[in-house]
Amino acid sequence: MYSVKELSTLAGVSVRTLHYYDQIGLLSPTRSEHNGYRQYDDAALLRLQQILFYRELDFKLSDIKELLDSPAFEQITALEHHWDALWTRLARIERLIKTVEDTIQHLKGEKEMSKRALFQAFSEEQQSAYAKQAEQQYDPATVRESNRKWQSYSAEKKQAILDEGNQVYVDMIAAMPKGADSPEAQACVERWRAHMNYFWTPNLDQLLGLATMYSQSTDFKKNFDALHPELAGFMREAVAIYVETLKR
Amino acid sequence: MYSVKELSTLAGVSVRTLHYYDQIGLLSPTRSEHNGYRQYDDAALLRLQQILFYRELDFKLSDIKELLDSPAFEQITALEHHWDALWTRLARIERLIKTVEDTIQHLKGEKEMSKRALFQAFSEEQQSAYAKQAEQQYDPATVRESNRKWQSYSAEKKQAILDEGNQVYVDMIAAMPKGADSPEAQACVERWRAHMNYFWTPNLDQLLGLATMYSQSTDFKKNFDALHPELAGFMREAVAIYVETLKR
DNA sequence: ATAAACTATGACGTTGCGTTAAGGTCAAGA
DNA sequence: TCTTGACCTTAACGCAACGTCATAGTTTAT
Repeated sequence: MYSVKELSTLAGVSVRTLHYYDQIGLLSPTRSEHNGYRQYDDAALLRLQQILFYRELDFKLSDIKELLDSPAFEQITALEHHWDALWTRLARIERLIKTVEDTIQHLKGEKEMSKRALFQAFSEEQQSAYAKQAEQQYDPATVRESNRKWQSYSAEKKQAILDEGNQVYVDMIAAMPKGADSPEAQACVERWRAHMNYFWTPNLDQLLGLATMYSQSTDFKKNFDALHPELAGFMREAVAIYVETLKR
Repeated sequence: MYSVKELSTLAGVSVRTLHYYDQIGLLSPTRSEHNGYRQYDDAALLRLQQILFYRELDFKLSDIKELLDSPAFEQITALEHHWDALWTRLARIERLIKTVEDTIQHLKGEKEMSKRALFQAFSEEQQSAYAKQAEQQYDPATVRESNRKWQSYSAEKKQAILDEGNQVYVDMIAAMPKGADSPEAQACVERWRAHMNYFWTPNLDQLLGLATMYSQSTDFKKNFDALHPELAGFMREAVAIYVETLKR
């Protein structure tokens, strides 16, 4: 049996935290008959460590509470949702970094380009790593199928499909001021998803992977940049939100 | 002159938000003599848009308040600090994503290995591309200098230096449970930085770039993974924190 | 016995608003 | 003119996850 102080030093959290976890019913110790002091046993210690693990992963305490009282397969589902959410946050922060860089550049009036070029390289290196992760989600079989499907179309049909796609992108640009989570942008994502069916039928994870690839692979990105320099990043964010909301 | 409602729809924020900004002195409108209603002019609209821009970048409102009342060069400095902070957050989220992935795999009982092995080919194919990008990050002059410096050492000296480096990494692993911002980890970063002087003398940004490269380039990362599978990511996070604290 | 160290509960502060609530003001229609 | 409804005001609680006193009882060491 540990007292609050003992457990707190053991686990590296504050006494107040333990009080709070008791208060919200996340970690409820037994009480001493005699003086009402909290008493934690080894099971409590174990539970606390699980709590701290999920807390480190930025789970909300209320979610942790549910999690720990549910079977293992639900924990997996929760983790997968969390994975989506983290990617959404990642996409957002990436975009912020770029915007900050652009703004600094703007304020500095294009000075010190050499130094800038160096930073550019950093972020590109960064990007390729993400692209790799995105690609990991693809089954090579699907990719091959994608090509087959595409090549079965006639030249005119191909052109028509591409035009349709471009229309989606143009509308997406129009939706940019409204934000990636706006109904307009989300509707564009919906249309984009339908459009993708000409090539193959991606599931939600693959959809996110695709948007990621578009925004990261220099090959793809070139085309997007021609339409609008921030379209690719915006699309990825919008798709991330789309996927996250659809998944739950 | 706009009323609260008008400005709120114009800028796409809630009335409550405008009330709040008035309350904390971030955006103070004039008041009607007659009935005390808030009246915003065009200057207020402009200021609001600047506020929203920085808010989008996750600046705290108190910081925005200072920012908007300070000269342009201070805004640049603030943006640069924010840039560092965003990278820190990015590194953290990346690590979380990895941990979540590992945990899912663990819970699933390691079933995914075949798929993973499948993609091994992909990453090896891309290795050369990474290597190229990694080189591009550095000023060729620095790289050459680095080589000159390194090759001027004797064989024993080289070995001693490498051993010293490994010792830093081992200590870094020991510091991992304490967190990337712990004094232990930060001390390791300090030692690592000193160690790097055997090769070249990176400035703070280059230091961060180096850690990033170590964690992303498969070439480098292989070596780190051999010591500990999360060392590279941990190091990058620790270095990001190190750089951020030193810079301000 | 007394001080130091520990325990308890309660309550306010933090950030950026959302959300009622209770009540004034103003223009328009019956 | 009276009423309705849309707008305006301030005040105050709620949210997440605790940190930080404040006040008071308990245990332990000397």
